[in-house]
Amino acid sequence: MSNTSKIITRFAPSPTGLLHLGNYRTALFNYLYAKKMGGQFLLRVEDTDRERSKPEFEQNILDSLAWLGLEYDRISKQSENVDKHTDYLQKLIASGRAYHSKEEVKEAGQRAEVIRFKNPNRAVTFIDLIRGEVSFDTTDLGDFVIAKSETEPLFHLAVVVDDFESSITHIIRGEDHISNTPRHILLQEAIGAPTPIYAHLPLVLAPDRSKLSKRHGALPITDYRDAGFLPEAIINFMALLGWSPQHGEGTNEEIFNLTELIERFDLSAVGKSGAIFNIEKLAWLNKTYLAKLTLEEKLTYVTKVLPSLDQTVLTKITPLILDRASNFEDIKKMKEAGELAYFFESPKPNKDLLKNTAHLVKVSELLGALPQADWTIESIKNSVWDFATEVGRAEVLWPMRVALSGQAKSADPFTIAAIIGQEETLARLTYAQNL
RNA sequence: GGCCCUAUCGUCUAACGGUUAGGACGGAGCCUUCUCAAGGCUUAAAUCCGGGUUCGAUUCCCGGUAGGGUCACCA
Repeated sequence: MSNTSKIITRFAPSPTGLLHLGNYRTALFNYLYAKKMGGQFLLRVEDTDRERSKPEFEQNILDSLAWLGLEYDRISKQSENVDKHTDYLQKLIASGRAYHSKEEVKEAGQRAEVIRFKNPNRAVTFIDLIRGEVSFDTTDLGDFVIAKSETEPLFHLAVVVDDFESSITHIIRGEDHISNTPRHILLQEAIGAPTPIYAHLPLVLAPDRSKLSKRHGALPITDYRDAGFLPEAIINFMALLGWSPQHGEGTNEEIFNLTELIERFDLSAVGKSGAIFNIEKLAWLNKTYLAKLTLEEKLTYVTKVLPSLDQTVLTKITPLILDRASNFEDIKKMKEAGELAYFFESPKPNKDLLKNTAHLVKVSELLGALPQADWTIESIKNSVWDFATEVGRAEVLWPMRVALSGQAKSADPFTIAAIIGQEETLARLTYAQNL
């Protein structure tokens, strides 16, 4: 493959705020497309607005991308390219394509003079990879402002120059940029740059179908990280928002890691309509990825939420916790609701909840006879099973479980017994018998 | 309001003129060695409306309607 045909995409966020999941989906699609095509994926921090750009926002973008595993081949900051922008600006002015324009100052901070692009006022048509042919009449745009001064280029100019200078071949961005495209095409022609291939992604929508934003509580991606969502789950979820692996011959699978996504991704399989961010599906995805973790990873995960609990016990109950939780909040709730307490301390079962303590003596006897070395879930179960079946499982198992947990809902009695140990099990059984 | 984009179950989506309109999340029900969770099975649930084109439209065209985006000296 020759160098000129190499595909280069870019993610060009501005560090003027915390980016949400919709923004990172754009990054993901740029990444996937570049990798799929054997090309490069660039990160360009669009910090032309010196007033609003903040280092902490930039850092958050870097952190988020790193966490998601979206590695870029190159990073640049738009502010470092101002020389280039002004070079082109000079040329545009010299050739009469742009001009100094006297302005009426309406608001504080406005300049009395800015630089406007001389709009050729014509129709512009481009092919959007997702939408097909799109046409605009640029007359509606007027002579738009491209710089505050000869040393202060603005967004439209900066974008076009930077994309040209870094040989961007494909611009994949949100649909909210679709109306900027004719301006950019006009500018490209004016500076003698080729028009890259455009693909405008449908927007990620808030539940009320409007553009996702802070106003709807759209969280920065790092908040999902801090809430216990796994990057794999977020990646998978974002990919499914607007793109479908089920196209063509299709597949009903939808669990894909980054590598698999690169393999399968296809811009032509990206839909055209906006997609509402469905948190429930994210939770489900997170749970499935949580289940894939190794035991050590699970323990690390759970420990983040329950740092003060006894590690030995926590290790044993981690699988149980993750069977019932899909994020940190779920685990916190389990803890607060007392659903975990019985693993750490003896419960005080409610007599009514116990229902029937008649068979507990026999259960104690059976379990007491078990050799310490044989104290496993399997053996515990086997030792009481026949008896339970004989007199009625619910008659035996329910009281046994409540005696051990004190809860109406809990893990099964065999698992609890195995975790708390023989001595403690017998003690709890005895306590319940005497209620 | 001008311009632009979009329109299949509640949600994410598949079906690129012919299907009993498929899958997933969520819901409901059942099963799964007592409860909960997980798992399995079953089930309810959709082509925005009106015209065309066609032997035949979810699919193509036109018009409505609805929703969204955008109209900065932000990006």
